[in-house]
Amino acid sequence: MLDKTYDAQAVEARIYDAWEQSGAFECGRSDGRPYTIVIPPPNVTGSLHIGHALNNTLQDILCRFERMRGRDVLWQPGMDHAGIATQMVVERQLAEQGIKRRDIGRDDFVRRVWEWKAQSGGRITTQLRRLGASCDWRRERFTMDDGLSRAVLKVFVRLHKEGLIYRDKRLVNWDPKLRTAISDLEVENREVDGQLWYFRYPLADDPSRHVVVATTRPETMLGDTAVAVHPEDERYRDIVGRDVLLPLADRRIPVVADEHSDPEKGSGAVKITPAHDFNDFEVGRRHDLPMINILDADANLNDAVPEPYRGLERYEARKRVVADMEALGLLEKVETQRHAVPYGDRGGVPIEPWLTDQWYVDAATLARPAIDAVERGAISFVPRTWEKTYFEWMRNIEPWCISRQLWWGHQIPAWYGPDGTVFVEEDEAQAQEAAQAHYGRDVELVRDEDVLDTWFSSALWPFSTLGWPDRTPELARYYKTDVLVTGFDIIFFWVARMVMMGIHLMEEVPFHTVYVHALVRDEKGQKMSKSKGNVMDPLDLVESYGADAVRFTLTAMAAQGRDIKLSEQRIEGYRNFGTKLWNAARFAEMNGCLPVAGWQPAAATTTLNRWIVDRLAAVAADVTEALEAYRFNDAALATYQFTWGTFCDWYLELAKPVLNGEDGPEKAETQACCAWALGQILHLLQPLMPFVAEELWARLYRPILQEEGWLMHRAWPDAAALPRAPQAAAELDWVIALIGEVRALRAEMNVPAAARIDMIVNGADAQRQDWLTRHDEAIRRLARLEQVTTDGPVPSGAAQLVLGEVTVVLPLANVIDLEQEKRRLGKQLDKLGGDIAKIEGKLGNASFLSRAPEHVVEEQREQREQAQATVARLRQALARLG
RNA sequence: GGGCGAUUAGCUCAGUUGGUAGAGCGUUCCGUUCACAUCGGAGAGGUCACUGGUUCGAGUCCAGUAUCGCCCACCA
Repeated sequence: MLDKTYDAQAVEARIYDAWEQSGAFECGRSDGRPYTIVIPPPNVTGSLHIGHALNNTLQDILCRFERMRGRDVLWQPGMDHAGIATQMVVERQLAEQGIKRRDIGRDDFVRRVWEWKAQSGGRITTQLRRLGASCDWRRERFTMDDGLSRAVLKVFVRLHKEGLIYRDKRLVNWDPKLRTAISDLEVENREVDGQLWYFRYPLADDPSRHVVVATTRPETMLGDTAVAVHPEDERYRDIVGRDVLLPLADRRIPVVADEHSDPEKGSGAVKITPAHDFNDFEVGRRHDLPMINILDADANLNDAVPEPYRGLERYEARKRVVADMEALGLLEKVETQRHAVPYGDRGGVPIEPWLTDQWYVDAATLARPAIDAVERGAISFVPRTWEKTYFEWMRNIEPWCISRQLWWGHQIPAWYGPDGTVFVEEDEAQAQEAAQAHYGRDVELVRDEDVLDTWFSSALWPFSTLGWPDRTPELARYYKTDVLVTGFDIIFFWVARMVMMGIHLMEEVPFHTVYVHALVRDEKGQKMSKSKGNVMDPLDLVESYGADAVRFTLTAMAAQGRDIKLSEQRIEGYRNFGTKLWNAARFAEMNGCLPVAGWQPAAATTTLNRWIVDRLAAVAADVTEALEAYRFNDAALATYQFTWGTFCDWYLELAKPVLNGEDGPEKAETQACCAWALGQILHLLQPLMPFVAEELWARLYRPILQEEGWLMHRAWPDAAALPRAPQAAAELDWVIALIGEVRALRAEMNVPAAARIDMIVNGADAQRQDWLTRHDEAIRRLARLEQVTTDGPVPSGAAQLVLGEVTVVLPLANVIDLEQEKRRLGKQLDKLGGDIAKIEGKLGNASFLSRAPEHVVEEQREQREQAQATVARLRQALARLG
């Protein structure tokens, strides 16, 4: 016998272990078409946050759904080595012991990162298990493991030989805290209150005149190599081509005319620092200006600046420059201004545009077929609106800077000869060979120190995890994958790059569908992130309410294209739903509603049983359709409402008289049907609330059916194969409406809940009389009635209600307030009168009649008739009150 | 500055092809009926942000306005 309440904590861990140990999640069944999802690999440093919980719940739902539909499901798990994040974690740990990365050297450091990974990395995979994720853990991969590293090298070498990877010296986003380049995507612009300084630059040949330039970054003036004005700016026309004397540095720099200069901004003249500003870099190229790099890797001023400034930290230098300019009388004014400052998203300090040699991917070339794939529908986004975002970014894509000055990551397979010639090969031996061929002798080669952007290896994830570059059977079977489930925040970082790499290297898109789910935000609508410290811990919620409840909540809230704000109350509600289901099962168990092997729903004969089969067919169809369309919230809502609102509230209640009654064929059928229906509910719920569904199946079904195996491997309900029963549905709808009306009337009349009263039903036709007889006991029980009769006289002081063609009379002689009852009926008449007037307005409208579709017009006519009939009966009822 | 999205019940949110608004929670009233008080029954509560348009008919389509949010660009 089941306990009174369901103990999720006790059950969930046990079931998960049993699933995993029995190989329940493993791919490879040969009798089904493959269905593949690759997990967005969480960072090895990561722990499960609410966004992961949502992301993986949705993937798990799809996998479990398709598994039950007979597909050979591979949910490919794994983790990302998360270059910067992981290096930071280990560096921080070392710092606690007073050790600096550079003190111990690269090899030792990398060894310690691996040690860290072995000890404390990958906690998230345990947490995903706690959530119920049905990944094939045998196949877990790590972006730094041997196979994937080999794939990375292979791709790098190939793209290099194809000219799609190249080395270039240009401005990059430099994170001076982490001392590495980062990509455009890793830069986060923050609005800050800053100041705008107006400096006077004297003309070289006429120091009495000066040009005023405005800047938010005074320290960079030491690297200025020009002043630009707009070619059509009259104010400055006469000084174009002349020189100004750059103060503090005492250098002559030219005034150039360039469209970049905006006469509306600042003074209209702008200082040009080609080595430290992306726009100025372009201006510098156009005018062939020198580029003076004034910063070192820590963003301190270097030896290119005059002596007093050398070695100063960049913000110290700013103060000094401003003070010195002011002392020289060259500071015209200072304004405060709010402006954006680019920060590194990991390091958290302002980045510097810095001139360095880096490796780049020619993203524009790779993007073309990737754009095409979405345009021609080989890949579609759900919801579709994200395709715009994708196109927008892809069509304006910039070269992707992939080198990072870190130690943790895939070291770039490039070796330099003595004269700087670069040899890109998969290993040193091949590089040597290439060098030999080039130089005609053995030379000393030095390997590039840099590692690759983490996202470079993630871009290969859909095929590298399947064994590429080897032609493995798994690669042949499971690529391309089916659906990629992700948040929109990594469409650029990851999705776009997987598409580019997949098409280029596999000659096939990596997936046909990208499902973009909402982002879970905090109460302020901010994106949750570790750096902001506003993360929620879903594991606490799992501890309190169970994984099923957390999963179901996220699913119910996963409407397309919306942000999710999670509320704990909601989770509590769905925890209660689990309890409700549990108790319904307990009721079934107590009433002998045990599964009957081979029982077919077509065998149902009573209206009640035929009705629940009919309803089940409808909900199974709804849930299936919703999941096929990725409308997860609809799937959750439909199962919830059916289970609670239809099965528990009505089917079980209406079945009680039968189940409490004499043994016989009707009872036996109802017991079997009830068990069957509950079993179907468990099937429908399995993807959403897998633990409680599996537990109930194991406790109540498996032993009796004597079938081995898990619920999660059973066949998904086939809605189309279930018999429908519209007549039974009409009958039960009426009975339910009748009970509802009586209950409402009782409440309104303040009839004590325990009081059993009589009911007279007038005007019922033979069919309805039949229905009343058939469900007599249930109606009396649920509406708390003593006796139900038909076609009786209306006693004085009776409450009356009209339900379609029948008038229901509740004799309440001593309870009822005659005037109140008159008012009540009058109010109903008023409302109906209003409805009728509205309908007649429509039906009296010639263009409505001629233009609205026939069925809409007909519907209106029927509604009018019904309302009019009800009005007539209400009037009679009113008349009877005297 | 460019783009996207949101605005529906006290709160959090659904509402797929246009046909007189729904859920959960909260709230009010009633309830110790033998599955469940993590429950049962009943109710109150919305001029669907605003303005205009298309249409027989608009929460739903179009345009504009307001407010909020996000993404991209912008260190004069």
